[in-house]
This record gives sequence, C-alpha cells and structure tokens, in this order.
Amino acid sequence: MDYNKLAELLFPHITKTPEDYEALYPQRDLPEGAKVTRLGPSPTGFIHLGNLYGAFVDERLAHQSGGKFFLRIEDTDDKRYVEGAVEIIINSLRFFGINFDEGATMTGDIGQYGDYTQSHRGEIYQCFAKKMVADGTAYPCFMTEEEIAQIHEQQEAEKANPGIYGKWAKSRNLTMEEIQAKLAAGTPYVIRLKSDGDMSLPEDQIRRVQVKDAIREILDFPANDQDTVILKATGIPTYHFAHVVDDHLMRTTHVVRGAEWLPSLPIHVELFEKLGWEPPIYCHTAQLMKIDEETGNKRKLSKRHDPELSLDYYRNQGYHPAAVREYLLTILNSNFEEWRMANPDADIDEFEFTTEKMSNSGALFDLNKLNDISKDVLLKISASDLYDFLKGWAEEFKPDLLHIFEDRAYLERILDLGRAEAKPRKDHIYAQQMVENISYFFDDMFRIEDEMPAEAAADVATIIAKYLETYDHSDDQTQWFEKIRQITEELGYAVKPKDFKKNPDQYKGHVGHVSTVVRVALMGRQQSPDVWEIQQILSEDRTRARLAKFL
RNA sequence: GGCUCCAUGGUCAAGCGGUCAAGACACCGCCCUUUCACGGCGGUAACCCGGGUUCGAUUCCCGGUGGAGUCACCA
Repeated sequence: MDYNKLAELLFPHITKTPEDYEALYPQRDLPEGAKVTRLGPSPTGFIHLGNLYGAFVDERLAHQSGGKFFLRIEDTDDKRYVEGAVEIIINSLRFFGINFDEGATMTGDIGQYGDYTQSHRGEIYQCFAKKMVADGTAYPCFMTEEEIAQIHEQQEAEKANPGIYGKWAKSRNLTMEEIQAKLAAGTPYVIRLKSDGDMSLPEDQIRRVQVKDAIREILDFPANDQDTVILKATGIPTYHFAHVVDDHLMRTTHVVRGAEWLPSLPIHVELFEKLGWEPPIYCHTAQLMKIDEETGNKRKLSKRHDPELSLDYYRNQGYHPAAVREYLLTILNSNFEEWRMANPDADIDEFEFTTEKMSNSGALFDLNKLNDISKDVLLKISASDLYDFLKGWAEEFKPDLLHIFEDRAYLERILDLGRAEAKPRKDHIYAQQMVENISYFFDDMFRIEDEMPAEAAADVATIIAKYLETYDHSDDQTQWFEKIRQITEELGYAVKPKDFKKNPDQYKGHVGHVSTVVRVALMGRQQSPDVWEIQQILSEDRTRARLAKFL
C-alpha cells in the first residue's frame, strides 16, 4: 500500500505541511517554568460550578507562573452550539475573577496561536490527519452506522469489548483499489487511528503505558487498542484529535480537565506518539460531587440534572464572587484553609496554589461551608463596596428592590450595623439573604412577622405606651437601656434575667421579654441586632411612627 | 461486563510505619448576653474488610468490598 498516494487521494486540497504549522506556531517565549493552560468549553453556554472549579486551576497555574491562560472554543459538535455562548462563558468567568490572556473573545481572537475556535481550524486538523494517513498510522473507514451497530451487538453476544479494533476494524486492510472504488461511489467515510494496541493478548503481554499526572502521580494503564475516529465524515475532528493537535500547536504545557477524561487518556497518548510529539502535563481534577436524591449516593455534578449548581444560581442568590472563590480554593487545595487562618487579611492571590495539594477524590459540594466562608469574606468588604455589589445584583435580578438604594448613606449604615465591634456581627451571607435580613428598615417591606413574647403579651400596650412616652432619640445607649429597666421594674418584671429564672413565680417575666416587645413593634421580629443602634439608623420619626402605629 | 479512578467522623480534610488519629463546617451542651448573631469553652462522631511485610500498620503490598467514571462520527 502506498500511503502517500492514499493521503493525496483523501486530502488533495491540503497543500500545507505539518512543518508549515510548526513554523507558524513557534515555541512560546516565556520565562522558565511559565505554564500555559487553556479552557476548552463546548459552546452550550451552560457553566456550572464544576467548570468554574477547573477554570480556577487553569487560571492559578498560568497566572502564578507568569504564563498564559487562553480560551478555546471546542465546537466540533455543531449540535451543541448555542448562540451567544462565548459571551456567556467569558462574562460568567470574569464575574468570578477569572480572566483570559488570549483566545476567543466576543469580538475576535486575541493571540498568536489561533484560530481559537475549533470549527475554524478544519484545514489544520486535516493536514495532520493527512500526515497520519501518509505515515500509515490512520486510515479511511467506510463502515456505516448500521454495520457498527451490528458489530456492537455481536460483541455483546461474544462478551467482547465494544468498539472498533483488531478484527472488528473492517476497513483497516482495504486495498487501494477498494478504497478508490468507495471514494468514486461517494461513500461517506471517517478517518480512524490505526492503533497498535492489542488487548486480546494474554495479560502479561499487553503493552502498558505510564503517564505522570500532576495531581495523581503515575497513571498506569493498558495501551489503547481502539481505532478511534479522529476525523468525522464532515472533515471535523473529534475531541481526541482536536485536543492533541491544538494543545501541541498552541503550546499548552498543562492540560487541566476532569477525571472523566482519564479513560480516554490512552487514546491521547497514542495520538501524541504517532504524531511524534511530546504530550503536555496532564492534571486530571477530581469531580465535584453531589448526593443523588434518588439513590442517596455521591455522583458527579451533571449539567442536565443539577441546574441549581449552575453558576447562574449563585449569581441569582447573590453570592459574592470573592466568597465563591474562597470556597473553591478551600476545596481545591487542602492547605488553603490553614493558610487563610494564618493570613486572614492577605490577598487571595498570595496563596501559592499547587497541583500536589489537590485532592484526587471527589468532593461533595457543601453549602454550609460556602455560607460560613461567605460570612467571613463579606465581613472584610466595606459597606460601600457591599452597597455597590448589592445594587448590581438587584439591578440584574431584583429590579423591584431598587428603591432601597436611593439613600446610599442609609443603606451603608444598615450594612455596617454591628460590624465595627471587636467581635463583629457576621450577618451577611448572600444578597438574597441580606435583603431579607434588613427588610424591616424599609417601610414598604416592614411587617410584623413574629408574635409578642407570651410572658409580656398582656402588657404590650402598656409597655409600648410607656416606652414611647419616655423615648428620647438623643439618649445614648446607656440612658436608653436605663429607661427600659425602669419600665421593666414598674410593671413587675425582673431586671436581671437570672432573678426571673431563679424565682419565676415572683415576676411576670424579665427585661428580655420587655425589650422583645419593643423589638417586635419596631422590627416586626423577636430577633434583631441591637435595638438602640437600629433606632439611631431608622431615625426618630420612623421610630416614633412605628411605635405609634402599633398602638 | 472491560478498563480506570477513589476509599480517615454527617461533610471537607491533615496524616506520609510508633500520634491519647489534627483542624474546619455542621450538630449538641455550657458561658457571654435584654433577643439574635458574633465570640469563648466543652462534647458526640472516623482510619471499609481480609490477608501479608514488619518488633509494630490508618500509613507499604496483594485480594476482596463499596463508591465513582468511562467505553459515540458528544465533549
């Protein structure tokens, strides 16, 4: 068989050579140790937490080493394309602080290693497929879908491994004449890798391949034996081939991808071997998991089944991007939490991220933990920044709430309530929750949500009346509380809660019950931050009005 | 079914042959306290099983078991 002739027959329109592309995309001129990473989403426009998790690794690796991080659109499957997806991807990631140095953008490519959209790179893939055909390491396959389905059935019946390999690869040994005839008849075909692997050999004779993974150390598996499709009938490559060609030509140094790619790693290794290229360093990240409600077991996050893990969900809820980043880093690097405790105020970028410290078992997404982390993160954000963040969130998701932003100073005081103390309050978690938390500060949202405390129920009117009567907005906190005590005593309640607990028969209740009455009248809830501070923010008029209205 | 990955409390996890097996979140209790939150103190709770190797295994090896992933002209 004259493979060169076959290559020309199959790819007469390809005139460039592999050398041309090698020259077009030279080695990158980067400092020693600089890492080049990439994110290769398919343009479905759907991003979930798992994608962010992986993107974060790429971003850290590249930017911590003085390297490059680029975006490549992997749209070799036309069925997946969703309009505007590139924009969504870039914007969603940017929101969480992940920015690309080069690659596809909304307005065109940035960088010297493009085109960064796989569907535009047809000729490049075909050039290398042509080379493989010329080398005798790839061949045209004319099998129809029906034939392949039939083979699958037969394999199932024989309990053989499924797939096109060895004796099942019927187009593998076609003669030139047969191929010419098929071509002349216009029979559609794909290009398959001609694998040297053979899994049917006795176990000790099967060739094994070792790959060092940056997260998982040595990976050891049997060499690939599948004649995997590298070019579809349309001339578009499959993921496997596109990955190998692109990451070589784009001079990617580290390929970060989910562990679901582990099973196809042998294919990629063989492809790199056949093309005579050095493979990149692989970083197979553990999958983010969730508990499946139906089975009660852990399972990989799924785009289809877990819409609540979409990035949009977190934006909707109003989680601050810094909190999400902080959370992701704690599950990404096991020593991050420790580092954070030692450096509570350090910038997150100062943390040295390493693949070695990444876990290789799948972590369950833990909302409790996110919330806890978020409290600490938001505490460090100034009221002014918090205001801007909240407003941005409301503009996008809660336009009917925009009126609360009219008085900036007022909202900032509310957001800062209790945060200046030595032991500051950590009330803020995410926008939606914050808004609910502070709703009583706004008359249109204020309503009585809680009951009056049972101990003081009979005296509610009296307590409020007396309180209003003695109310002086200019009282300091001590003076203010002294008045509460007086009312407490006058009405037969214990000034010290302990007295009441010791002798519950001697009192109607204690000072806590009395102040709770005020709290419910003013805030509509039994629980709130300090009443005096709230009153100061509310203003005298609003305070008096609410008390009066309650009577 | 084949291949692969994974295996320490409810969750995330330190550990890398000798530890009363860290810590964080969650949970419970107590303290602080006019409520809540914050904070402090304390508590419940773990090395999947069986063989080796070794004076000694959570740690190393083998075998099970369990969980996950993957076997497309999808990525």
